[in-house]
Amino acid sequence: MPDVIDPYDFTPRYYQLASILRERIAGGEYQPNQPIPSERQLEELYGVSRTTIRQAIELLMRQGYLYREHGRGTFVSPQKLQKGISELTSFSEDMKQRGLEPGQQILAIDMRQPPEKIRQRLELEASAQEVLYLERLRLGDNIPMGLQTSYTVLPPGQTITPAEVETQGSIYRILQEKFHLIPTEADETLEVALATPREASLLGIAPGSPLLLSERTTYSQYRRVIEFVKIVYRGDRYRYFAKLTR
Amino acid sequence: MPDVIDPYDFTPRYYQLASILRERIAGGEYQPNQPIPSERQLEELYGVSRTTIRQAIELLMRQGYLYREHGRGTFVSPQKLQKGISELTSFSEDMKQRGLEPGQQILAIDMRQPPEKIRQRLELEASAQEVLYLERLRLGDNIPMGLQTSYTVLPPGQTITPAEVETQGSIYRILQEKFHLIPTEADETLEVALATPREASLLGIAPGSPLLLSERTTYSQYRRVIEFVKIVYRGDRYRYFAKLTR
DNA sequence: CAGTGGTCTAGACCACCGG
DNA sequence: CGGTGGTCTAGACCACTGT
Repeated sequence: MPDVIDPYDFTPRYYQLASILRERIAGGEYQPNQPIPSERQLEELYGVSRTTIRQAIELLMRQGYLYREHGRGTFVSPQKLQKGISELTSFSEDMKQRGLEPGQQILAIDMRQPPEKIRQRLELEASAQEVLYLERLRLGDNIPMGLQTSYTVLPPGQTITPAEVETQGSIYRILQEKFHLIPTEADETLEVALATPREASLLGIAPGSPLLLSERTTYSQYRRVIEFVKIVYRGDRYRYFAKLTR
Repeated sequence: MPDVIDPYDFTPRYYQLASILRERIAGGEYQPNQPIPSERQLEELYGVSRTTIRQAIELLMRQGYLYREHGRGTFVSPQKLQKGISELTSFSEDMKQRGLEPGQQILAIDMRQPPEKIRQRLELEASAQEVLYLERLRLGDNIPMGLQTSYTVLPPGQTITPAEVETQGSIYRILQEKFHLIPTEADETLEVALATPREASLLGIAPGSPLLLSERTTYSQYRRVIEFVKIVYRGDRYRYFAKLTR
């Protein structure tokens, strides 16, 4: 990534600038709680207008890299705040962020009629449409982390093969590359649950052990429900992170 | 709230416009998944520039009221997505959002030297500074929901009296009104825990019952740690909501 | 094609902060 | 006071969508 903005690059200038600044932060060139150059200085430095500068800065603020103080300047966030969290991630991405190697063991994969309760969560008509059902034991560094059950709505007549899931690992990637469906937003709930005998034996814990239960409804860029996912995590191995703002 | 933008109002125009649009959405004037007027039409309608229009729309997008599709238009989000979540809220605000009357029973309140582990979370120097310690049983509609332990960093020499906590209920409000400290960002973790005998008796459950354990570090507008809060929620009464984006 | 949002410019004035 | 970010204008061209 060069340190100048290329007007012939097809990516937006504010995005190029954000990448440059992000690298300077990551490289320690701009230090935590120290100011970056002012907006007028950045105008000079990169030859773009202040509006464009501000777009780049706003992007980096949303990602947690920068913060502003009116009348004082724009500053680098302390490390802790730089982890972009409350971001929509797949299990695989989640594990990688935690420094663990994601893995899986597929227990079931087929096209089926979803039960009524799930059908409503998927916002599907009562008319018969089959969805992809997938049950997987999820691993982090080859150790069972959770048990995942998902119902995914595919374009009519389409399907995903077990082989694709095996090789790609992440359903999100398949959705994006094969069907151009991009997970954009999700509603998630978290609560505690107790392991059923089956869950317990799959996860290698005692029945009745506490679990962290996550239920998530994911929406595509077209605001249609893509999938409903339920994951039970081992209570002793998983912790959920969120970054809150207001 | 009138339906025109008042140039003499001290609040920004984009903010006034966002309020107007939000009310039209809430009032059902703009229907879910239906388009609102285009940016050029809004320019005409409200007599402000397109930049200002876009600032208002971006605000409403972040709040979950609107979504955009390039080349098609700007649309009203379905109801489900309109609940602004992953927002930094106090326990009191959280309960109100759930339609429950927040309450509390103060178990301890004093100024004290925080234990080493907490002191690090508060990013305090080893030098002696006392912080506000508060232990409260938290109620929703007068039923125990959780047990909250908090350590709050106050400006040197300042304190908060039990009477203030009793009457105001929310520490956040006191911090804001008395010290002009505004909770701006927070890092939160969630995991499962099992009730200790003391927690169990206070929450009215059996020892060893599953709990949802939340730990939160809250930052002020100056990026300093304001408080560290630990809450254990009754596993059978509390569910955590999050809205994820990317 | 016309209409939409996405990006960008070159200005302007304001509110806030520090010396 | 000068410098910072906050707001705002009136344009421009581009990329994408539908017909």
